[in-house]
Amino acid sequence: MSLSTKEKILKEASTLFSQLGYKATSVRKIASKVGIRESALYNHFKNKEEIFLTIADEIFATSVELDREKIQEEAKRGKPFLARFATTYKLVTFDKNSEKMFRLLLIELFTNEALRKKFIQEFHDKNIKLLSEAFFIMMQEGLIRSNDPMLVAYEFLSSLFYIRFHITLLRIDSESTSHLSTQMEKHVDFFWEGIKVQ
Amino acid sequence: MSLSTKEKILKEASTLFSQLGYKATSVRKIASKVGIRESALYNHFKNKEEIFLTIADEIFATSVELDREKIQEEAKRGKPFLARFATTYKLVTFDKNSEKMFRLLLIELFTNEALRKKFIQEFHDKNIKLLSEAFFIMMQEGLIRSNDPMLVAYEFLSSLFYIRFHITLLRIDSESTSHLSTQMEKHVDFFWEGIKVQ
DNA sequence: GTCTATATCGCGATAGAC
DNA sequence: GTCTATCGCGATATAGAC
Repeated sequence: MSLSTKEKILKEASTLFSQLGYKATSVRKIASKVGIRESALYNHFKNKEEIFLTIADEIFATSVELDREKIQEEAKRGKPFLARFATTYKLVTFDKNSEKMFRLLLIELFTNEALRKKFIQEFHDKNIKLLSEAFFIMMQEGLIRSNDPMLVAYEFLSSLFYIRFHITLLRIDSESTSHLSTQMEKHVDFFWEGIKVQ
Repeated sequence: MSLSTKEKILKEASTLFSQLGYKATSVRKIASKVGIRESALYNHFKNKEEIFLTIADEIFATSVELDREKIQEEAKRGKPFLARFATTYKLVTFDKNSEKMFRLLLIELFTNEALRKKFIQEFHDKNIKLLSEAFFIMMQEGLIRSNDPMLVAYEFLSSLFYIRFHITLLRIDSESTSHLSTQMEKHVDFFWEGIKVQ
């Protein structure tokens, strides 16, 4: 099935933005990749910024939603919950489109305040909230040692993010990430050994 | 004491690069901040890229060097070594110039291959090497549970990096980082509890 | 909805006077 | 080592024909 011109523009633009950044991605380059003139592009979008904002809105659309009930259910089992969380995180990390969007996010993160706010909300706050609720339950169940659930969540999340960041960097240069392919699982094992009740 | 024109250029340029990125920082803006014309700037640097490369070379100059002997000595004591490492990491995180350089690094990381290579070398590989040697010694001394030293190092480093990354983001928007001011110390405490021999 | 043509601007960089 | 003046380029964006 073929894409509409508008969809083609978004596809090519997101690739270019994620490789070059906003400023270095010219309307010319986008139009050229799509196979139309710059002027034709303005029939679909008001200007360059509107193209970027349309894409930026999609970045956070893929974020995983888990309903409260399911979390409370799964958290009681302890380690399997963490394993499932890490697996989801890993899937997103290696998903081609998510990877592109993550790159685009990071590349503009330091020059775009709106993206920063959204990033902290969606990639940090949301995950910390979800995880600390789960760790709180695990503490109540006597599965893990008592501690500040927020701290434990922060510690758990930080490694996953670092691995994703590391993998993202390596993949830009098409370098091997095989030594990191099981790092998230190793993280869960290591982490669980550190917090579980002996 | 006053700076030479060349030093002023580097100072203003590094600030602009760290705020806007390479592409969006124009020679005009740099010259304007310094208080000279663009053309006068070319008496000090061949072109814009030479300015950037001069600054980029300084980014990694601040990286902490610890000699082998000292590490082996300190690692035997276990937790104090980790505390010292974290304190150093924290000092760099909150140092004004290091912060600027870190921002400049991150802002260009995804569009500059040379910076990526250097980043992985200096911020990851070097630290992992140092830390895994220390963890290996701690295992030999029977202070911590046996495990892959590289994995333990990766886990320890990842949280520190995440905290630094988080703080850097917040500080761009002049937001409070007080809730993160002791996060590195908390990380050491939490981590040590997880790995120490009971 | 696409094209050609064009307006307008800011960019990096250079020539030459002082 | 600074200035004024200027070049050539590529950028975003618009007007109007098809």
